[in-house]
Amino acid sequence: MRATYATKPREQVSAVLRREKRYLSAAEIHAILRKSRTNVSLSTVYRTLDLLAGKGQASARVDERGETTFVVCDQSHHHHAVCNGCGKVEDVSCEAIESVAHALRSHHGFKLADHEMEFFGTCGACR
Amino acid sequence: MRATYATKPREQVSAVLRREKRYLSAAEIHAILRKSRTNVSLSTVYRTLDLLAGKGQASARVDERGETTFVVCDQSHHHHAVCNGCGKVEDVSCEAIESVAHALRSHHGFKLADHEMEFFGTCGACR
DNA sequence: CCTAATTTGCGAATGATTTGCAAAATCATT
DNA sequence: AATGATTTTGCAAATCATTCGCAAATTAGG
Ligand SMILES: [Zn+2]
Ligand SMILES: [Zn+2]
Ligand SMILES: [Zn+2]
Ligand SMILES: [Zn+2]
Repeated sequence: MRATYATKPREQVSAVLRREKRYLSAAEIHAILRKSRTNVSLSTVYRTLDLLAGKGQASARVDERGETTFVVCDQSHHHHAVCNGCGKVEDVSCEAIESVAHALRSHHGFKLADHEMEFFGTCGACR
Repeated sequence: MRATYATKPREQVSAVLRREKRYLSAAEIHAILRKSRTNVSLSTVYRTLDLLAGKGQASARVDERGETTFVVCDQSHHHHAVCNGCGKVEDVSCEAIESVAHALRSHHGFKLADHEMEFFGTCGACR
């Protein structure tokens, strides 16, 4: 049974994610940490992100340039609204899926098991 | 004005996509072509996929292993239902988004501009 | 056919992510 | 706070998908 140590580097990486609340790549997090004279190796940033994603405390998405980016989020099923202006991500509860599930079943004979949704737009602060 | 030639390799790549109707990586397409003694270089497969995606004739998604995969689809706005059994992808028209847009605006002050949805489940043939 | 424009194939370069391993840090116990 | 087992870190090297450069091959049009 693998124990998990609470280490300084891990705390520093998740602190960045909690503070920024937007999708960040490993390289971006690494750069942010360096700027505040906090030295965490890029490898450790990668490993910590995998760890957080594995525990469901972070969610990953591949951006348009092909880099994997991460954002903090809670474990429960939900979706993300990403602001095109500031990049901030808000958790959105899952509604209006029932009707889609129904349509999928009746129109396509498709039994829905899982789904993913992402929203893009402008947040309140950016308007 | 860049003309676009209709070449044999391009036709062979899109033929595979049209026939399979499921998400395929460049490497998988390349392997499928080799198996039928059709030699198209991996570079050309990549270039053709970019071309098709650019024209909106194919849609890309990054799979769990980090590989970019492509499937044929029409240009109009729609979403995909992917079968967990056979991998086949069906186009699904976009419904039930209005209510989500409303909720986003009223609950989060978020003005929806764009969205992406993906569905996973079991297709009619696989049940 | 001829020529110009475009595409192909190959191998080399790129760039993000992973991995191996010795040294450093963490944790539970004396 | 010293000990020792366990886990993590940092670094550099390895991986692996994707991109690029360029000469040779293919296509389109006359
Ligand atoms: Zn914003
Ligand atoms: Zn949902
Ligand atoms: Zn199926
Ligand atoms: Zn839609």
